[in-house]
Amino acid sequence: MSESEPTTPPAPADFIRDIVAEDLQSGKHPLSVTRFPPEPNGYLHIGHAKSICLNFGIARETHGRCNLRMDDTNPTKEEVEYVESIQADVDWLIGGWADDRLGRKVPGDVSGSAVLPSEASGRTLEPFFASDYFEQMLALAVELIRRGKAYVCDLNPEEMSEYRGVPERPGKPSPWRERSVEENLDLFERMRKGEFPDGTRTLRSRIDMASPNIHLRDPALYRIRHATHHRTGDRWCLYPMYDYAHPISDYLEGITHSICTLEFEIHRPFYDWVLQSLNLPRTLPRQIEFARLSLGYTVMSKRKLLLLVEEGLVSGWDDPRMPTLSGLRRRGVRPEALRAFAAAIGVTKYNGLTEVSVFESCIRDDLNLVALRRLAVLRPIKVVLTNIAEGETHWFDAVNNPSNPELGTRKIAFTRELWIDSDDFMEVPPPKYFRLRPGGEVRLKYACIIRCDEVVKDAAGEVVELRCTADLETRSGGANAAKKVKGTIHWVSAAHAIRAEVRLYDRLFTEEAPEADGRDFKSVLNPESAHTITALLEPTLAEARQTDRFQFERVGYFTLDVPYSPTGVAPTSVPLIFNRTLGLKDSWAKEMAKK
RNA sequence: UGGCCGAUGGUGUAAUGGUAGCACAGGGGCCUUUGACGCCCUUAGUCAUGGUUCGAAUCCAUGUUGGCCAACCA
Repeated sequence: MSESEPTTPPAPADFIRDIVAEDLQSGKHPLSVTRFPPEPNGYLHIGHAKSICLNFGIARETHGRCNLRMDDTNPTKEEVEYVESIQADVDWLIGGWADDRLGRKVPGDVSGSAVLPSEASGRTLEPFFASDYFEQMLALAVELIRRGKAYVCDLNPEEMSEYRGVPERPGKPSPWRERSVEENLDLFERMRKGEFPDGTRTLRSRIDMASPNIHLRDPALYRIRHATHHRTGDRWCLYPMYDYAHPISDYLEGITHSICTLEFEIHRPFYDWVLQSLNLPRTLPRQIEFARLSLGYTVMSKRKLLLLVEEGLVSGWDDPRMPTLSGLRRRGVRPEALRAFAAAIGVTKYNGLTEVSVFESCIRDDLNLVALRRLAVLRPIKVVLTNIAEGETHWFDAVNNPSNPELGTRKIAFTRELWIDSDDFMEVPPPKYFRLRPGGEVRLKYACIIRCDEVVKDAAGEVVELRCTADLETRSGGANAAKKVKGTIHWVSAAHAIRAEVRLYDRLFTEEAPEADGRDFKSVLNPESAHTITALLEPTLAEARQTDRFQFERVGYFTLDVPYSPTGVAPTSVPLIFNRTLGLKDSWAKEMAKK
């Protein structure tokens, strides 16, 4: 028997997964059905990734289903651009992991029936839309009116707010609260037909104007909005509120566990009220709340991200500095890293601040295993090897990934003139500096040891060239290959190097909590968050593919820049621009910073 | 003179009345043709006070403290 099974990470455990497991075990539900219900009013971000990993993770672990649903009940805020980007981002995040548990539907079907990919049999599927249920929601609202649980209210928004009262004082009943069922039915029908202008009437639940929970003081069910909806066009002028639409949508889709963030905790009694008031035949879904993610050195609210985009503070939703999924993808973060991060931070009801270092550690762990090692010089200084003849070329083998030999090797050219990084030479170095110095020796990675004989400066005193000698006997397989020097640096052959634009990204904000104590988050934008340089790269990088991940040795992780494409079709060729995903850990720089 | 929900090392979490553990971060070391990776060691915690119990991070009470709630947003 084999003791060394491939290690699969243990399934995460948390209070929500416990509830689901219990409900499955008790037989309350034969199958778990969760859902991810974003409003299509912006791009998905890493906070959504936490929710996606939770909901699809549960579906995956319990062999259940997770529906993707656009929560599109407010026509004034929603756009198809967002619908499309959301689908693309979800596909990207769960692809190869939980995509077999993705519940979608046949276009045109408004029943709420889900189809898994394995059941599609050639049909194209689309996500669910809350707007598909408008007809059923309306019928149920009529039922609520018939039961005396809803009424048409003529109060305007200001009056309604006044009647609602404040948390510490009860509200007072609307003067329209006691209308007859017949009158309510008539008025509601006329609201639907468009007889009244926006803001003149609402359909309200009839619960308790004195409830200590303000969300139970007859909250609105429907409002009049003469607006064009991205999906239903001008068919409706009456739109359901989230609090009403959500429980119904969940019920129609057979959702068993409706997982949302903490701020909806106080809405839960109303969620239950809607469903219980309707005497529905099937087992009702249960709403469970967890703490949303807040991550250091970034902002998470769609409103703020939208502001950054609109004011041109970033290049777009997919700017590699953005915490959006499209931004992270363009930055070079892989879905694997996002999923590992979600597992690492867990799920609780505690509102904390997660340090970015946790996320960065997940990104590095993931990339370290897959990234192809390459040599790249970001800020070049010329090195001339005086004992190598012009035109003389040596080819050395370089491994693509030391932790995964299957990724093979490549040849790199070694010639008289090379580039090294300016960080790797100091004329007057501090103690413990292991790199090149006048008269000093250093190993060139994959090649041999060189000694710096002479420093050539220009008129301004800037170092322009290092004249060195190479000791070819110290190359791999050479007579003196075992010779040790303290430092090993990266380099490229000047005759072979290619030039490319390299974009160095850093955190978007200078403060860990940009929105702390009411300050304007835009005032703490990091002016150093993006730098563009021209780097000299080993020529194999010319063939970089979009899916490749690279580690420029001793520098960091990089990937080809591929902007988000609204068509969903990846461009076949992209210009040679590399984005820095993340730098390597640098304990030398840290040591220097301490001083 | 409101309601709801929280509180475990610096941070995020685990322990479901029975040894306070893990990860990240920090510190020290080993290894190294990446000052990376890896490996070893290490610092550091149950909000407070009472109570129940043989035994409490866990149950109860009180207090402290933080978050959320007064859109015809989601």
